[in-house]
Amino acid sequence: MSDTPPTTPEHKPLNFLEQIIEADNASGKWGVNEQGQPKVHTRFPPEPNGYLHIGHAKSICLNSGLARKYHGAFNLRFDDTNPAKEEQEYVDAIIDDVAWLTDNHAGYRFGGVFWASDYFEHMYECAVDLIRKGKAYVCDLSADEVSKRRGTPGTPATSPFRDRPIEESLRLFAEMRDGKHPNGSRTLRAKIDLASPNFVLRDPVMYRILHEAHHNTGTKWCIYPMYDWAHGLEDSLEGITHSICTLEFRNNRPLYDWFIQSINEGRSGSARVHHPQQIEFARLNLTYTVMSKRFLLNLVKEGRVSGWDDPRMPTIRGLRRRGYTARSLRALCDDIGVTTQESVIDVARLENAIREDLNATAPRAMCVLNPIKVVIENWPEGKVDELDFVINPEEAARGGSGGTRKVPFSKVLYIERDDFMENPPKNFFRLSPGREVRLRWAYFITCTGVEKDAAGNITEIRATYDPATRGGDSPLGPDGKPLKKVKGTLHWISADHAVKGEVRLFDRLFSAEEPGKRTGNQLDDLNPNSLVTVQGWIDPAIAGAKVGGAFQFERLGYFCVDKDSKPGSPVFNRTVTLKDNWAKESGKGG
RNA sequence: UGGGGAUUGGUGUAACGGUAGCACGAGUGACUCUGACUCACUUAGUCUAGGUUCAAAUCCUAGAUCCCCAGCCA
Repeated sequence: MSDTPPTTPEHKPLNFLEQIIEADNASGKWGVNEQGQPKVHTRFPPEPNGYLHIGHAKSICLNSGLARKYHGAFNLRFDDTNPAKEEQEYVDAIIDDVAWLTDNHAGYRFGGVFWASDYFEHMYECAVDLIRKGKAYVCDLSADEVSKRRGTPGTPATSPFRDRPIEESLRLFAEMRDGKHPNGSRTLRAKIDLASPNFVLRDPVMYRILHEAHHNTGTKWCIYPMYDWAHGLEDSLEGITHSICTLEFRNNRPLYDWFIQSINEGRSGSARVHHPQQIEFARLNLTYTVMSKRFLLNLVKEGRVSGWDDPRMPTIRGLRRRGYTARSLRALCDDIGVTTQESVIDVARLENAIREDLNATAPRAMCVLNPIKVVIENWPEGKVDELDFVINPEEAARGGSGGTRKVPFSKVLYIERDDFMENPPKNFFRLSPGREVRLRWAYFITCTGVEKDAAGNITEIRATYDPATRGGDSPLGPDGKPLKKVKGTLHWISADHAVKGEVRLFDRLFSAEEPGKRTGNQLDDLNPNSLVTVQGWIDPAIAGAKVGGAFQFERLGYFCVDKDSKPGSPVFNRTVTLKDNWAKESGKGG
């Protein structure tokens, strides 16, 4: 047996999280799992108060990816500690999105779905423990008063209830749980340091009173734990090793540690709780994109988009409907890396990721979006030729067959209006009077003239075809070389065979790289042309493709079948255009 | 104003005292039955000022800029 390891195409340097994990694994910091491998356990802890977006995708890919790489486990855990903002609708969508993004957990151990609300009883007991230790107290200050007494960097906060007897806090806390006190009347606060320069440590609130039904626990509770108190305990209970969160929680880390240490104080052996390590990373930002949940919610509420899954939305559902694959999103996250420095990723990277994926995988088809009629003068009336169309030339280029299917060719065709110019510039190598071009996989045609209406608009192009070029290849000369070459190859569709469908041409939702920078209002930068709906003349072979099916419409871009499709009237979404150097060049020239 | 962080080409990311590299973008060219893909070449960087060292993106000192924190949100 050979010892040669499988060849790794490239040696990618470890990111800072991988370095931490490998150091931990080497030192045995977290022990081993049932398989005897060093323990690595991550989680994604969303609050179910909105839909997931591409920023969350980074966290999901990161956490699940680390679990996969190090043979660990990954939990989806709902941080459902605030019933006032959370809804079942979001829970369902999040579960679905995470499963989709992580490819249904393939290749690593999926810990499952967990709920912070399942731990409420445990959290309560721990809170009582802290009160008994003199590390927490019931405070009767209103939210307003707490805010006023918060102090400044130089002056400490104050609370007249800080030295309340333990027994009294115990009794009051039990009463709070029993519903004897109204919303906002009291809180349980950790007794840490009212003078700390880190405001997070100025006796933070652990519990607030909220007489509100919870989507999971119903009316069982009327006190709910705050994030800082709850989160570390959730991680602890689930055996999370690396609790990865975003940068703004850096100030909270001392508190995360304080809570767990305080619980463990005076405990030994199995009474001690597990102490995970919080590590912060920089969230994802994208140019031309707004990631704020609140803002996205408003777009939906105000009807500026069709819903959370509008293909222009940066939500996972939106991207999915737009035609983005989970694989492309994972590839992007892998590509951009992870660090502790804030950054803004060019949205072109996202577009690049899906192009790369679909270029390799998407079947090709022809579709004309802005048609002009071409009549082949020397083609017999009524005759139809069935030509071989290569389904995936990329696969063919990689040594596969690529596959073929038949496309019908007839006397009257459509091509794109943009592919014809009556008086072309020298670098235009598409169709114009007297010029010969190839129709993809079909024939060479030569333009013989145009028909115009009274206003001078071209209504029809006249052309002749060369029978010797069937299939799109020039006949070969005695030297084995093509007898003639054409510079242009156009996509086309047979007028009689085309299926009419709706094609939605999406562009970026915002027209500014940094929405809102100009005026302070992000809405001012909404792109009025982010959706243009046109009628497309579609290849009959794909007109009935199933929802979600992805295609490259040759020379136009990648498209997928939208869920709004009805039998006989398909709807296609443009996922992304192909790169177009001609548009760049011709646009630049004026 | 106090505390906590971050600064490497246009963008993102490597280097862990020893040749500043990679990717994306941009530009040029080749190839081409998609003006796509692919390939080749080019472009451009260590926040500033001092210091330590044979040697500094890396260590030290001082400064600059940006981000986060004074919710009973997460």
